[in-house]
Amino acid sequence: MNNKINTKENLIETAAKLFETKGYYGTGLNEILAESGAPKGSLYYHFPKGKEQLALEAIYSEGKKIKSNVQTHLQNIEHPIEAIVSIIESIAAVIDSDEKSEDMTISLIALETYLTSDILRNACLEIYTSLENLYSEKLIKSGMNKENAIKLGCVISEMIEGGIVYSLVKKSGNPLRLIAEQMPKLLII
Amino acid sequence: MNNKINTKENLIETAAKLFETKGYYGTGLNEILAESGAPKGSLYYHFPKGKEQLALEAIYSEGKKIKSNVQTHLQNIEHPIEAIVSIIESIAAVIDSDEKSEDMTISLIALETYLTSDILRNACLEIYTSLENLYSEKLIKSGMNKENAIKLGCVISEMIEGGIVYSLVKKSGNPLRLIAEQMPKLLII
DNA sequence: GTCTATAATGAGATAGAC
DNA sequence: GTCTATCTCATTATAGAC
Repeated sequence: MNNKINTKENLIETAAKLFETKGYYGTGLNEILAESGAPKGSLYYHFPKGKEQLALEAIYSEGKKIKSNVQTHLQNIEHPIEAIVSIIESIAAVIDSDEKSEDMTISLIALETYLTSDILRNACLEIYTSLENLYSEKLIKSGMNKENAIKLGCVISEMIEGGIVYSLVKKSGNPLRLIAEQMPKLLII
Repeated sequence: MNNKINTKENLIETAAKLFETKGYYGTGLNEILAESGAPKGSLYYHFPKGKEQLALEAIYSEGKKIKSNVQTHLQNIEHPIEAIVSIIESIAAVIDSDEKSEDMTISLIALETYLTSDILRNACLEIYTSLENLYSEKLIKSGMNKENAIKLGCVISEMIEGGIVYSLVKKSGNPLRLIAEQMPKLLII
């Protein structure tokens, strides 16, 4: 892989993974340094403003991956319902597997910071909005009227987010699959 | 109010509020002690096992309040869709107000602890399951077949949870209201 | 760009007096 | 049941050498 090529990227990737799974307040900088294998002196060189700055870049990095996954499915599958169902199934499959559940959600860090850091809250908000837009655009392309598509883009994002929370806590992809099952009722064009 | 009547209850209530809004790892025991006004020496007397034990009781306390709010609406409003919409509206209204958004969700602490504490994860899971059951039972009473009702009970809970996350991050009850708007499409009996 | 050392603070937790 | 004092540890962050 592209390991060690870039210390800064390396730190961001590791931080993103840890913040996503263990939380912003639940993850220490030492832990990030240790797990990334990045040189110990380098953190405050690359991120002079400290933890919050690192988290900001980590959130954007996570957001990119999440958006990219959604985008891929929406592009490859023509029918919007099928595409959305396949997105949900791909997330459910990760949760059912033994892998660490990464690149799925920023909700933990969003909930942790929405009251304590406007910088991080806004970063999360931006990602949520992007996701909504991806869904809305797909629906519009499929012939749905704009007003409805915008509303449903938001609703779909919210449902998937709620489904992820339930699936993680229940350690099963099934709560997400129940969400997928309801999509046809919702997306009547 | 019933202030100071019971130090232990007082600690649990304050902890519940802080854990819910600032998170388990984001809230220190000192902060709980200070805000509760409880005697400083009393924490480890009432909760010998420390923070996790306090959190466990705080989660159950929060869960009781959340369930009670849902139950009240479901009992007072006969039509299931109207009842669920009014639950969602009540949450949206709190988020739109200037009050601290309490007694709405345990998702933050659920996401923080699902990997690090099976005790707390199970407590959250229990609350989620109770909420699902409340919705399912209402749907069954309204004539829906059992299988569908069970599935939709879960889906409704998930949707509301996702809606709360979005509404908190966006500092607006509207994402939740979009969820409410879709309920009629979903709950066809 | 990276290293080591360390400051400064706050965390969770414990012991023993009262 | 509560108080005070304290322990230990981890945290974020900084300073200065290389």
